[in-house]
Amino acid sequence: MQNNFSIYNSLSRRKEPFEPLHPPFAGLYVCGPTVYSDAHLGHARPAVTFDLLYRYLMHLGYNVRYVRNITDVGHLENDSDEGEDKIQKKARLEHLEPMEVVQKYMNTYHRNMDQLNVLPPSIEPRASGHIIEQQEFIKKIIESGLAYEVNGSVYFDVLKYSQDHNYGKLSGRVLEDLQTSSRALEGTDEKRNSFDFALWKKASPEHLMRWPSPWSEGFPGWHLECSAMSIKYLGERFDIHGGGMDLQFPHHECEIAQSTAALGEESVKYWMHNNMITIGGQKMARSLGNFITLDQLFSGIHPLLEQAYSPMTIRFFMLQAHYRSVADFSNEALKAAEKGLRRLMKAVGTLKMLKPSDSSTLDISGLKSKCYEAIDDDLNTPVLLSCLFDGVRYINSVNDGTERLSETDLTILSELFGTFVFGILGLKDEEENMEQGKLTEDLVNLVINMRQDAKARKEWAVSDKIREELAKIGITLKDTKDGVEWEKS
RNA sequence: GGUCGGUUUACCGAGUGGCUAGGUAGCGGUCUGCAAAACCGUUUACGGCGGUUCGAAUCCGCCACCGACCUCCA
Repeated sequence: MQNNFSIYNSLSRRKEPFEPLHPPFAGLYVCGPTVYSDAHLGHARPAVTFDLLYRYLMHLGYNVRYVRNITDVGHLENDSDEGEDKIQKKARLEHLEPMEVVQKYMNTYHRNMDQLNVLPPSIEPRASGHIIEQQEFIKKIIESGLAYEVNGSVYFDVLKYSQDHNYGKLSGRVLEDLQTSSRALEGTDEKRNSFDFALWKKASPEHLMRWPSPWSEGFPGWHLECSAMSIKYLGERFDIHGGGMDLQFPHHECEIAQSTAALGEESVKYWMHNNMITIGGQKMARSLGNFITLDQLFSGIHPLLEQAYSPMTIRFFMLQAHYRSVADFSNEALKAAEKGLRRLMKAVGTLKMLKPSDSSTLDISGLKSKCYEAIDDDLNTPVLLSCLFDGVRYINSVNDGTERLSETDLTILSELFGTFVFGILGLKDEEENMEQGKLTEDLVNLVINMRQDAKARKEWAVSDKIREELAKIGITLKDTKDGVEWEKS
C-alpha cells in the first residue's frame, strides 16, 4: 500500500505523509449537514472536497470506510425568544413533525449530492439514532471527572481539562483569551466558565425533541454526536476527520477535548478543513441577499444568477480552486468554468477517436507523473486540472495531425483521463439523454444534408441561412475537411 | 477589539527566492468560400510602504482591505 500522498493536517499546520493507522484500511469521518433547510453552496464545498479524498483513497487501493453524519437533533437557537430548537421552530412554521422536516431536507440534500456526483458515504449515521451512544460517552467523561451536572444538564469542564491537556491546540485558541473575549451571557448561567460546553441539555417544557437520560429528559450537546459516532464506526483511533473551516472552533476543538477525556487519548490522526465560499467576494448570508441554494443554482432561478449552472459546472468550478482556499463564485467565473469543462469533455470524446502512430512526439509518461504529483500534494486539483488541460492540447494536436502518439502512449493517455477525470475528480459527461439525442441527431443530420446540397450548388446564401437559423436554436455547425460536424452550443 | 488566514495579470485561480501554471475573455496567425472548432503566437501581474538579499511577487516588519472564528447556531 505504498503511496506518496500527503495531506495538510490542521493540527500540525503542515503537510504530512498519509500513513493510515491500519492499512489497508482507512477511516474517514466528515461533519455532514444539519437538515433544517435546503442544501446550499456552502454544503457543496465539503461534500465535493471529501468526495474527492474518498475517491482518491480508494484509487490508491485503500479499503475506505467513509462516515458522514446527518445532524437531526436540534440545538438551541440563541437568537430565538423561546430558545426553540431549530428543527422544532421550522416544524411549527410548516406544521410538520420535526422528523418530517428532517426527512424532507435530508431527501433534498441527498438528491443534490447525487446531482453533484458525490458518492454516498459508507455509513451515514443520524444523531437521533445514537442517543444511547452519546449518553454512554457522557458517562465516561463524568467518570474521568471532567464533566459536571447542574439542574439536569451536564457540562464539560474545560478549565479542569486544560490542566493536563492543551485545549485550543487545533484552532490556535488560548484559554485566557477565550475567557476575556467571550461575551457575557444573559440570564442565569449554569456553567462554571463561559467556555464550558454542554454535553447534555435539559429540555424546556415546550421542547419537542427530548429523550430520557440519567440526568434529565433532554437532548445531547451539539459537539457530542460526532465524537460518539465517529468512534463507534471507525474505532477509538482513526485516520481522518474532515469538515469546514468554520467548524474548527469550537466544534472540533470540543470534539478533541471530549474524546480525549472519555478515552484518555486523542482519536484523530489527521484533521482536514475545507475553506469557505464567497459570492462576488462576499460571504454568503441570508441577510446579504446572496444566499443561493443548490436547486436555485441548477435551475438558474435566483436574482443574482444570469443563467442555470449544471451540477458538473459547479463541481468543476470547485475543483479548479484548491480546497484550502476561499472559492469565489460569480456568473463570469461560472461561465468560464462551464466552457472549460466542455473543452475537457470534448477532448475526452476526441481521445477515443485518435489513431495510433508508430512513435510518439509527446511525453505521456511525464504527464501522468505530473498528474499524480499534483493530486498527491494535498489534493492540488487546480494543478491537476492544468496538467489535464496540457493533455487536452496533446489530444487535439494529435487529432490535427501535428503530433503523434504510439499505441502504448495512447492507451496510457486514455487510462489517465478515465482515471482522473471520471474516477478521481468525479466529473461526468452531462450531454442530453440518449433517446432525445437520437431524434435530435436525425433531425440535424437531415438539415445538414439539405445544406450540403445547397453548398454543392454554391448557393452560399441558402447554406449560410441554414447555419444561422440552426445557431439560433442552439446548434453550431462546423465545416471540416472530413465533413460537417455539429454540437449544441 | 482578539486569534488565524488571505490580497496574483480583464475574470477565476495555481505556484515559486532568479526559470511558461491552467481555464475563460481579448488580440494576431494557420486552416477555411465565410464562420466555428482546433492548433500556434501574444497583451495588461503579483495590495501599499520599508527591510534582508547578488536578486523578492516569493522571506521579515508596518499599513490598508477582505474573510473565518471568538454565540448552549450546526
